[in-house]
Amino acid sequence: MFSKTCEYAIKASIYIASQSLAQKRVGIKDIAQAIESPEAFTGKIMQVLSKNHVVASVKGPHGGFEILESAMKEKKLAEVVRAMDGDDIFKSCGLGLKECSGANPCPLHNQFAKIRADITKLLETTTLYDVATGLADGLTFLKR
Amino acid sequence: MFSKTCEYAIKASIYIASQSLAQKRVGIKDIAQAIESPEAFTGKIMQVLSKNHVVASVKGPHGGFEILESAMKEKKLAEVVRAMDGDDIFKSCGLGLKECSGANPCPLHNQFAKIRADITKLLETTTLYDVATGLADGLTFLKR
DNA sequence: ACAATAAAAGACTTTTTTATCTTTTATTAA
DNA sequence: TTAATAAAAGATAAAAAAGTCTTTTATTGT
Ligand code: FES
Ligand code: FES
Repeated sequence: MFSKTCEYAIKASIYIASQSLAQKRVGIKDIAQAIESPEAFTGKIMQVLSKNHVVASVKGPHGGFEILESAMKEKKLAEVVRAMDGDDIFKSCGLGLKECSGANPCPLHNQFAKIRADITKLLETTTLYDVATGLADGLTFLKR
Repeated sequence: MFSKTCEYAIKASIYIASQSLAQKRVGIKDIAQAIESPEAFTGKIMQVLSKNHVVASVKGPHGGFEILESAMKEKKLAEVVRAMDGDDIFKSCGLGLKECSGANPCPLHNQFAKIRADITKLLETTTLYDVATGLADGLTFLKR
């Protein structure tokens, strides 16, 4: 479904958002521990998320990553996914045809287009705020 | 969604099924051409499909691959996917948690479980015969 | 100004996936 | 029984994804 990189990115974003709700800025070590990801690799991913303005980064002592509450209410999960994996998941053919189209449909096109639309809807409508609250409330988890 | 290997496997199986409907046994060269896959790699994939009894193989002159009509009416796409990618797509967490469970749900668990169930239903209910007919009738395609 | 902190950047390694090439085995038909 | 055909098997190779390590840059508090 998502690349490992993208999974880490989504989890990291949600974690940062939930900590930001409590006015806490978090560092890479903290993030890696919260989402069970390799620390150095997580750093690389944060660079991408930062460049794509999914998260804000602050260098130096007391630095780290954060997402303003106003921003996380706007950011859709789709933006995180696009930053890492591009928009393949939103538009490409389930059987790998060069392009997905009703004019040259693969044998799964009709059923698959429906599923892909559901995935798109989920990612395009869910904000980081939506998922961060569940985590902050202890209803959902990012590891195990 | 599926690995490249699995995409090729699904397309190859559908192609072989559609040719078998016309009593035609097909060779690797033919398959690779029909689904736009690398020939040698396709051979490797066919070995797996053959071992998993998705297709029947015949060596020597006039040999090749085929699927009996009775068999293709039983074979679900899920069996092809399992042979190549295992059952990850049917059971694993969308965010990569070690196991997907309602007891330790990731932030996307509820929505994702629904989508995964739709994918499972599609793959577990669609037979090779179902998709082979559309291809044989020129309604669906395996390349471009 | 300086030491400490933490992310950014760059170079590199490992692992997995995708793909190729060569040799062997089975089958067929002349 | 031999030549031709076609898949199976095995050994590599190339490319992409995942992960690590080192150096640099920015920021902060003393
Ligand atoms: S053509 Fe394959 S999903 Fe649309
Ligand atoms: S726990 Fe993530 S999908 Fe179920």
